[in-house]
Amino acid sequence: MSVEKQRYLITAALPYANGPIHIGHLAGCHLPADIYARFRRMQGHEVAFICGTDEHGVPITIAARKEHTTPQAVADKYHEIIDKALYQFGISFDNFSRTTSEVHKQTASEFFTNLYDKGLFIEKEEEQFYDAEQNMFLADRYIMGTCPKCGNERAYGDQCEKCGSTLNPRDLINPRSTISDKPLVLKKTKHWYIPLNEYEPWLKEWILEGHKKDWKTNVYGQCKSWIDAGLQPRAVTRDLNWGVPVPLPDAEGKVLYVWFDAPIGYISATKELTPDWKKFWCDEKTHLVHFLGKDNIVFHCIIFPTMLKMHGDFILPENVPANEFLNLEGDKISTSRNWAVWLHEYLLEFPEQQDVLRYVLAANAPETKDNDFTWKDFQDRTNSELVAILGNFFNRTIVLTQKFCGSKVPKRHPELETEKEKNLWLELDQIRVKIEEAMSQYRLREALSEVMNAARLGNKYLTELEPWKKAKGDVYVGETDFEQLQNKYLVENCLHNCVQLSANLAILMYPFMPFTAKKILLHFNIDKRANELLKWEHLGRTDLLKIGYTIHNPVLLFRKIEDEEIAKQLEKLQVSKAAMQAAQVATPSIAPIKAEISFDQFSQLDRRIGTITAAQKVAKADKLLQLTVDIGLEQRTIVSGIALHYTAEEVIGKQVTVLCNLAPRKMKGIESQGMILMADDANGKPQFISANKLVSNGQAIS
RNA sequence: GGUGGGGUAGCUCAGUUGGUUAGAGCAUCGGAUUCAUAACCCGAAGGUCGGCAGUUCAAAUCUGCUCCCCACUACCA
Repeated sequence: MSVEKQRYLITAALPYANGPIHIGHLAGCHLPADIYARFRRMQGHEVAFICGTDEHGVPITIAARKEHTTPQAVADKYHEIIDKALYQFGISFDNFSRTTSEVHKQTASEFFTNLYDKGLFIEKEEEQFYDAEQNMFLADRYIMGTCPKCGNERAYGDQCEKCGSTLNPRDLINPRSTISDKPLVLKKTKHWYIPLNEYEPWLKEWILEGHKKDWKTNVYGQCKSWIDAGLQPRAVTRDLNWGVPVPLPDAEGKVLYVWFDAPIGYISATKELTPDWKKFWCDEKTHLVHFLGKDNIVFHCIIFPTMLKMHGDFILPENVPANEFLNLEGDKISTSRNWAVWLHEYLLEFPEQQDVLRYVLAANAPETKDNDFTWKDFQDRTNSELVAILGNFFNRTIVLTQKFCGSKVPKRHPELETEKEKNLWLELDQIRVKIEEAMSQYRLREALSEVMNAARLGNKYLTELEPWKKAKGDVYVGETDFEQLQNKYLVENCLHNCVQLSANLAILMYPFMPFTAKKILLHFNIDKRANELLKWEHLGRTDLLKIGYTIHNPVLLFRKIEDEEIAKQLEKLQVSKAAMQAAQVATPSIAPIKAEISFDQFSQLDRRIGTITAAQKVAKADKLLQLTVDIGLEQRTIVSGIALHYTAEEVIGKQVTVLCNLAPRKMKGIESQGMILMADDANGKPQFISANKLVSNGQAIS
């Protein structure tokens, strides 16, 4: 049953080194990748399983600033935590590298230079915000200003964290630098772009025609959507001092954009692994597979392959089995809200139980849609599947062997075997085939459920043969010597098969639960031969364990998860939820007092009381309401971004404050003649500002 | 608003090119059993397949409209 030897290059998305790693990463990316890599290795294929931390980019520099340290120190800290956590969960990377390594810097530089020398980039000069005091261009995140929507003085260039608006730096009122706190100026800067649009025809052919059948529907659909919408040139460089420097003479203060250098990290990590790395990256026969979450589909299916294609020396991914997201107890996992199960914490709270989490996450992996992780489900799956079915079968086998066969692998008596034994091994073989098929289609949940079915097979076999009825301790049941001997042989047959099945189970489960697989082999006293035994080709063999071999005394493979443990975890989550809410109430993000203005400037603002007389939703815009406001003198049309919080009906008749002399602005084709003033309540919902008592419309506010 | 993915039993999910009575695991209930971590094994119950309309001898499956969830994206003065 030997398979032709192939070569696999398997990557798992690089975790970003600005925080620890949680069950969402594991379930959606690193665990599936590990299962797949282990499976291919067991089949005898040559595998390079590659990962590392992504350590460049603006968020790490922000984190460094917050913690009063350097970006490198932040990266070092989280690289260590992530590396350790993944290693302890048995994620079997051949190399877990980082994008700040020397090899990577060199590889990424060379990659850029290669494309540059071929003249494949577009060069563009653009105006961007510049901090004159620090002599640097600023990334969106470094720019702060007044949010045009909610008035939050501390909105960032890409987003206002108070109202959640997505922003462009140019949208901000009074943009200033978060570094020097000085106002910013616009200055020209040069950048290099990948003309993704030029590769559209090729992408259409390669993905839309070439991978219609073998890529997952969610991946294919996402790609099609992007390609059909039309691709735009994409900047590969930016003005920043943290990253891989652009290897050009006139590129001082410029680095490669993090999305450009990160996937090249897969190549660098392979280089670090072996001098013979080209056989993985440059040989058409190698199968390149990227594992990742759905947020990364576009990079791995469109942008990175285009880069590889432009370069020309490298192979393209054969498949990109992206997973959806894992939720936690019904809510989105969030690092900043501390709504997560952190791997390093799990390891402390459930020591030696990595396989339990691996099992639960693999069995409930978000393969086709977002899934929910609940502690109740964790408990149920552990207790009723791992403990009751798999662990129980193994335990029954060992206990019975100890009782009736002196803890030694019993002899086999083929002449007394029946259809039962034949079917047992036949069904195991069918399971083997099902797992192979499921794995090759990246249906890991299905494969894992077949592993469990194999254990069910064992339980059923034991129940049907009932060896405990044929023997009491050392004494075999029977009226005559012949009957006793026959019962002895039947018991030995039964347990021989159970013991051999257990060894086969170790092989089957190894990709999913490597620790338990080895634990089983340890019981069988063959830890030294473990790696030799854990090969896919051995599946179905009934002589994996030698007759007469001593088996260790029973030890449980899994233990039950008690209600209290689950309650404790739920409580912990409640605490973090409460802490988040408390933090929000206690310190609502109150903007600092703005710079002083003169009375003159103040009196320039024309603020009046008005009443909303009509309202309707703006077509083709989720957040916009078109309001008609009576400001005494006239009816004004004002477009306001409050549709997520208010319906048109409930807003009519409200008395509000209007800023009347703000320059008009068109939105979705409607001219907005002013601004409704609002303040957020504790829940972040904007509230209208009005007088205690009704005031006549048009009354000025002074 | 646009695009993509999803909506099937209490829960987590399968359902191949439309074809008998829509499947599995868990949970529930009943039976059998006692080697085993009250576990295993056998069986039952449980579904207008998000909704409406259409095509067809026949629709979970194909078409149109519509509602809900997720992601990307637009709108935010």
